[in-house]
Amino acid sequence: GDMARNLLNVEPSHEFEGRKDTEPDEHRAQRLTEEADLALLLVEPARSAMRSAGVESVFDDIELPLAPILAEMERTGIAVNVSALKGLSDGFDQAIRDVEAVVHSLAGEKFNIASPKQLQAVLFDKMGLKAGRKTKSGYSTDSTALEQVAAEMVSNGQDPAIVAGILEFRELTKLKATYTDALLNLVDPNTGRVHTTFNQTVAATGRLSSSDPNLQNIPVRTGIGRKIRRAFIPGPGKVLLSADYSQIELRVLAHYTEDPELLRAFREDEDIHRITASRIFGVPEDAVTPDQRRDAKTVNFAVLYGQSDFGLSAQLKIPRAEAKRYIEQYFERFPSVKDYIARTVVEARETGFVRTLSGRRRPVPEVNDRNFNIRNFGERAAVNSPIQGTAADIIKVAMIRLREELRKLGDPAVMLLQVHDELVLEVPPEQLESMSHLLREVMENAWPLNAPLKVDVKHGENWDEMA
DNA sequence: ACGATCACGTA
DNA sequence: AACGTACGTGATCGTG
Repeated sequence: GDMARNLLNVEPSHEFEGRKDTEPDEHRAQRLTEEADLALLLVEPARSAMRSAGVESVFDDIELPLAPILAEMERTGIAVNVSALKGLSDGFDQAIRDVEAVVHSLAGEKFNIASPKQLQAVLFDKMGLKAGRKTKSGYSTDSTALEQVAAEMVSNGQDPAIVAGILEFRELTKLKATYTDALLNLVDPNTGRVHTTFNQTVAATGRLSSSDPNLQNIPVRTGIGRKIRRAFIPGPGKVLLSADYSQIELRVLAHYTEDPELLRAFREDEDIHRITASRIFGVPEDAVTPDQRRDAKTVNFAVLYGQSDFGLSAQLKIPRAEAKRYIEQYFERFPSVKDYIARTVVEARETGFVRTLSGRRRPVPEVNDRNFNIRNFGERAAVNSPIQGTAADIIKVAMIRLREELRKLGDPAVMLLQVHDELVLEVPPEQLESMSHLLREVMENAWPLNAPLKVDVKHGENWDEMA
């Protein structure tokens, strides 16, 4: 629609945006006919636009060959254990009722815990608990705010049970509504499989996105959430095979910065978070404590995303001055990272966009905005996009090469999912060994960087066993 | 029925 | 645009 307006000066008679799953057949036929017609008319103008932007090879060598692979993955789908999901849904339902009753009892009244507005009224007005951060329409009740309320209660000698109950209610209702129930509604009753849509033109950085259902945000962090992941299974007589890039974004950072310390660490396959901890805390590597390593890991990501001392202090629950020291120490020890950030921002300011290794462009007009906050947002996006986008380029190229290798071998395995740094395949057990080897080779060699790429391969009878 | 808001799941 | 990037989805609640 936008391309027709911009390049052809034509106003499409049908709406191209919005969800199409409830569209009447006649309307769909009309719309698709017009889309096909406009697509043909757009070939030459789009080609010219891509040539001027220097992104023809991104289109020809990455996005175009990737499209049929994604279509194939969507058509294949992934099997789910329907009875396990139903069991989970029922279990969640009972647990929600139980915790709901507890919360209502502790509050001394019935109310809708899922309504932030009602929740605020109960916690901050009726019970008189100390409110923290504000939102547009009142006080925040998100998990961070509630954790702080609980901590405050404990230090005042109060029982924080109601807060714990609310957080448990949130986790359970989230899992039931967004995952078990939504997934059950989207299982093809004939095949027992779910078929996502991989969106190729949504994310500004070049990542894919997944929708209806989103299979790129299936829970993995909590024990209860992982029960949902356990319901994703191989088809009959098959095994799931998963390969994920180890710390790909930090390796891309090492590539761009050419930082000698980062490059050495990755070339010698050392523990990068331990190295960072050693440098920012000024201790020998073998003296790094688990807590220091965990905080260093947070600092590594903070740098990648351009986090401020304010944000880092909140995340690590340390004073702002201390967070500031960590960041300063980081840049002192890894000066080439500081240089990289500076020159990327300059490039963005001068050209209005940044590029990934493949030449993919992300416009960042915000970097020249007069508003401080908008400008800062643009600078963070400008620094992060080449990193995130290059990682996206690499896994896309790996998918294209992998598909080609599989074809040569007579399709002994099929790709099911891509989750940004992970590929999930379905393979006959007798092919496990050869496919694991192939997957690692193709992914690790998809694109040569100054720092080596590392891939971990796992297999299992469900998607959780491999996490 | 729709959109804004809040919240929260993933990399 | 909101003191960390990139996404998608669901419930609530106000508006139409």
